[in-house]
Formats: sequence, C-alpha cells, structure tokens
Amino acid sequence: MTVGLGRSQRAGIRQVADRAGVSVSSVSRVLTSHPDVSARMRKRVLEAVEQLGYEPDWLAQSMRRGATLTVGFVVGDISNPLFAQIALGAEVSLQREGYSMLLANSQNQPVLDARHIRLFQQRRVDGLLLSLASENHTETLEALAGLETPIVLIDRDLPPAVAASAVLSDHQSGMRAAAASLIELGHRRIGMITGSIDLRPSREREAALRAVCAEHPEVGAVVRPGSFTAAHGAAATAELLDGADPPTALVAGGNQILIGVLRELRARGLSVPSDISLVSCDEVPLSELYDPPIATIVRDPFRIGQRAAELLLGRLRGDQPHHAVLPSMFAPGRSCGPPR
Amino acid sequence: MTVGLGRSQRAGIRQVADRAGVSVSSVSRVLTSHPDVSARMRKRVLEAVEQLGYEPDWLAQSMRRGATLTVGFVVGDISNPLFAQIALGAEVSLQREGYSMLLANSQNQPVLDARHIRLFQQRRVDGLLLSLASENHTETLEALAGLETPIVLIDRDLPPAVAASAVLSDHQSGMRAAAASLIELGHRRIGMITGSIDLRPSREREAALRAVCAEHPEVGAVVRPGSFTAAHGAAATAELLDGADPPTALVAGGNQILIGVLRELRARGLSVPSDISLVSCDEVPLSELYDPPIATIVRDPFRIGQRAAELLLGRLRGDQPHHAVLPSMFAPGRSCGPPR
DNA sequence: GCAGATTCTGGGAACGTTTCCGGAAACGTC
DNA sequence: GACGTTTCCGGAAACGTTCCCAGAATCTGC
Repeated sequence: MTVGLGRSQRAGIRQVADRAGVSVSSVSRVLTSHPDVSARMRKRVLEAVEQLGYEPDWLAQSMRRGATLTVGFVVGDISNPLFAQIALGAEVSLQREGYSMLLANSQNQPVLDARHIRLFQQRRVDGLLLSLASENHTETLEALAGLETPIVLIDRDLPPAVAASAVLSDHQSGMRAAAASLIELGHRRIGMITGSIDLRPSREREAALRAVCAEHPEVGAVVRPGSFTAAHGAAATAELLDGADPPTALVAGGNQILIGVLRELRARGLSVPSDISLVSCDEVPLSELYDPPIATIVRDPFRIGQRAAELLLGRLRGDQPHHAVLPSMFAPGRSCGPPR
Repeated sequence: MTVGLGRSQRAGIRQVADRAGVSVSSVSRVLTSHPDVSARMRKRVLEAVEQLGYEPDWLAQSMRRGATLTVGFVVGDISNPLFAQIALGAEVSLQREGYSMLLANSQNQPVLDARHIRLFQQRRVDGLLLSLASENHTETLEALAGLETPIVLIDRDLPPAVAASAVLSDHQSGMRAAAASLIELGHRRIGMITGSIDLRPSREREAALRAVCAEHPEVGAVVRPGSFTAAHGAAATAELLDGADPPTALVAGGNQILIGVLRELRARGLSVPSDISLVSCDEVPLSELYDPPIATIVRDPFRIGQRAAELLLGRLRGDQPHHAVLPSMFAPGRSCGPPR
C-alpha cells in the first residue's frame, strides 16, 4: 500500500516515467501490455508504478481511445422493482465486462427521456439502454435519429428508422393463458387495467386479451388504459366496478396498478376471489404473500436486464442490431375462482 | 434540427471556429458565457454552432476543468426497494444540479465495494455515495483512507479516520416505540431478526430493543442477526419458534427479512396477530396490503437519498463534512395484538 | 487629438494519455 | 564485417477543450 505522504497531487504517467528513468511512451506500452517491451523495462516501470501508487487517468484514456467503457440507462423510475431488477441484471453483466452504468430517471416524462439521451450522447457513452416513457415523443425520436451509438430498447417498439436492438417480452402468451384460465373458470366479462397505450406492454396485453375474447364470442373485455400507477389502478377499479355490467375478473397490468386495485377492493370490502377474481402482471413479494396468493403473469426481469446487456455488448463487438424475445408465463393462484 | 448529411465525424470546437471565421478561444468564451464577448461575436458563433449541431465533448471538458459532474453510487443491491428509492431520491436531486450518477452493485460483497470505490476514483468521480456491504472490511477502509473526493455514507458508521459526511436514520426512536407498544400489549418475550451485525441499522435496532428491555426487567429479547435476506428471515423464524421459550412477537429488520418471516409463518399455518405479533422495518406495499396490515417502523427512503445528494453537493461547494440524522417512526398496525 | 482605461480577440500552452514513426541496439547470416 | 531482421525505445503529434496572456480595437475625458 502506498501512503500519500509528500505528494499532494496524484501521480501521472509522466512522474512514473521520470521515476523509472524511461520515456512516457515506454510506460504506456508496459501498462497496455504492448508486445514491444523488454523484461527489464517492464520491471522498472512496474516498480515505479507501485511506488507512486499510479493509476491511469480514465478521462485521458477515454479521450485518447475514443471509448468510455460506459453505458447509459434511461429508465422511467428506478424505484419500481421491475426496473430495479432489470437494472441489476444489466449492471452486473456490464460490470463483468468492464463497463460502468450511468443511471438517469426520466420520472416517466418523455421530455426527460430526450434530454437524458442527449446528455448521455454528449458524455460519450458507448451504448444506451432505454426504457422509454413514451414511444411517440417526437423530441425523443429526433434525439435517437442521429445517433451512431448502439441502442438497446427494453420492451419498446420504435419505428424501424432507429436501428436499435431490443429485448422484448412475449406478453401475449402469458396473457392468453391467463385469459383462457379465467374463461375456463366461467368468467364472461374481464376487466383489464393497464398503463399508457403507447407503451408496448400495454398494447401487447390488450391485444392478447382481445384475441382470446374474439375466439370466445360470449366473453367481453373492458380495458382501462392510463398510467402505470397505483392511483390509476384504484381509479380504474372504481370505474369498472361502478359501471354497467361490471367485470367478474380483473387483470392488473403492473405492480403499481396492482397496489391501487387492492386498495380499492379493500376499501369496498370486496374479497378475492369470492367477490372478484384477480390476475396481476410481474411478480412482486406482495403477489406471493397476499392472501390468497395472486395469480400472476410472470417474467424474469433480472434476465431481461442481462439479455439487454448482452445485446449491447454484442453490438459493441460489431454485431448487427438484434431483437431478443423473452417468455412470459401464467402462474395460476388462488386469487382466481369461478364468478359469483 | 440538424441533419448529419455530409459530415461523418461530429463537429469539434475547431470546426465551429472555422465556420464562424473566429478563433477557437472565442467560441469557447461564447459557450461558457464569459463576459468578454461582443454581441456580434456571440451571434456568429451561435449560428455556426446551430448549423453544425455542435455539442461540446464532455470528456475534453472534464479533463480540462478537472471536474466530471459525476458521482458514483455503490450499493449492495439496487433491486431492494429501499435502496432503489434512495437511489431515486439521490439521482433526481443530483440531476437537477447537472450531475450524473454512476451505479455499481456490490451484490453485498465487501470486496466488490472496495473494487468499485477504486474504479470510481479512477473514473474521476466528483463524489461518492456509499451504502457499504460491511463497515469493517479492511480493503474497503484502505481504499477510502487515501481518498480526497467527498464521500457521503448512507446509514453507515465508519472510523473517524475517513472524513465522510453521512445521512443516518434514527432507528432507535422508532424501534423503542415499537418495543414499548409490544410490551404495552403484554408481550414479555420479543424476537428480532436482523441483518449483519456490522451494519449500523442492525446494531441500532438491537441497541434500542435491549435498552427498552433493560427498563422492563420482566421482558426478554432474543436477537438473531444474520443477513438481510428472505432466507435468513425464514430460517431465523423457524429457529426462534422451535427454540425454548419462543417469542410471542417478532420484529423483522428489513423488507427481505419480512418476506422470509411471512413465508415461514404461512408454512406453519400461524396467523397474525392471534398466534404471533409482527413488526417490520421499512415500508413496502406488502406491509400495507397484507392482511392484517403490518405494523412498521417507517422512514422516508426517497428523502434519505435526497439528503445524501444535498450533503454531497454541499461538500462539492466547499462545505465541511456533516452528519444528518433523519427520523424513523413507528406506524402501528393490526399485525400486533396481545400474546395468546 | 492624445493618454489611459476598457472591451474584445487570437495564439498557444496546458490537461494525461495513446500511438505512429524513426532510429538505435542486438542478432543472425553469408 | 557488411547487411537485413527483429526487438526495443524515445520523441512528438494527436484527442477536444479551457484559460492565461498579450495585443488590437474601441472608448473616455480632457
């Protein structure tokens, strides 16, 4: 361990060179393990490095090499456990390959999406992981249009003009299984509360539900898109239950929406599944430990993050943009029963 | 909007200067809003900037200025909602002041803490936000010892040798209130399951519980430290319940521990609070929506993150290191009742 | 119309690396 | 011992900014 006694400034490659009595370029060669370097030289340089506690300056390296070993992650809200797990999966994978991750919360405001994309571009990130707040914000699309840095979208559809990789969840298969299960139980009117319609997950789930209903003419679906928030979950639940011909089963399209739904059901003193059946999307501790355990359309968010990182690393190695599809599955639970 | 038609390379300040027919330094002055610049000059430069779609290179700027406008956040596991909320609070506050946040998960391995600290230092971050996996890891302390960059610890106690700011939760007041409430209900034997003993939250909570018990000689406490995981929560619950003189009330020292506790209680068919009373730490949706709602020692994680960012920004402006203490409060819930 | 102050501008040295290039030294071959 | 290779090393030009410094231009007061 080197104690920083006399030196007030941190040592540069220059100091190392002086100390070792060699040229700056030789030090650089040793440290980048260039082949043209003698054993004696290597030894001297490494000694000087050790003595001075030298560590190369990342800024200078990045500037010179043109790569920052940094990727930016733009996410609506990291405090949402779904995104937190995705972020974890991605960060751990990137970290293993020497990359660091810059995190920016857009607080679900498309305008911040765009701003952060530009900021990261200026910061010279080598790649971008995007979980956008909206797929249709022009400013965001403009910011993306001119980009030469590799992009990986997380469960988003963008016009093919932006040449991006993507890791997509196959929401439809899970949703179809869930709907089929409800219909099997006897439900004829299914309510679905979901987030913004210009976000892929909402669209896919709705499409799947409608497709299943189309196969069963006796079944009707009523969909309430809005936002992925507890407030919307509660409000939409109230609307559906107070409406004419209220559904006998409810699908909550996200962990925050689920919270709102449960709050509203509790406020009304309704019990699951005897009064109403319930299906949620994306597993959280609450789903498992609620009584009864909540039937859930599950996927593996950690794996999504991993896969996104892999796609990005691939592109950084020169691969072409690629779309990866990850499965979703219906995990039945006692929150579903026959309609009353 | 500037379309990148002919230019394959992104424009540098040099190109802007040529285009505007002025010197490089003048362009720099305009863009850094230096006072010594005429209106005509500003106009010409800004036009050129607009035409070329020029954006300053952050690497070069950082290198020259000696500041990166970046802070590093080392956290055990961002997928834990507590830390995710802290991260959100911090990132939003930092973002507002123009700082970006590098995120690194240490996966609760002290050795990764140390590695990330060194990595961030090399990356020239302007400051560090640390939620360490251990307070006693020598490698980490060594890495911290020589640091000149401002540090803010999040709910951690480190030897005063490291001159760090810290935002600390006052766990004790909440814990004392919870214990008092349990005793008031008639409990005489209180079990507590918590994380690693060389982490401040565990120590503080245990100290508070023991202090309260000391005031009530008829009450005994049995504490099971371990790790902040569901696995430990379940195992410790089983141990306590199978032991001699099992507790009639349980305190779960974290949201993951709570999950384990609830799993074990469910597996045993025990119901809350008639068979056993339950208190948890740090609010999660599960606490609110569980039936019965779980009494919880709450704090405001978003605020913790905000405060950490404020402390760091303060230090970056030249303030001295400072300790901030944030409250915790006991929020009673129907998960507590008289012992059977 | 001139001295001195003020406003503005350009040149160029830094920041800390990497890497190209040319040359010196060592080596083997005839 | 001349010569071509190979191995190793140092010099110096980049990378894209900021900022000090000196000098030019304009202004002010008389």
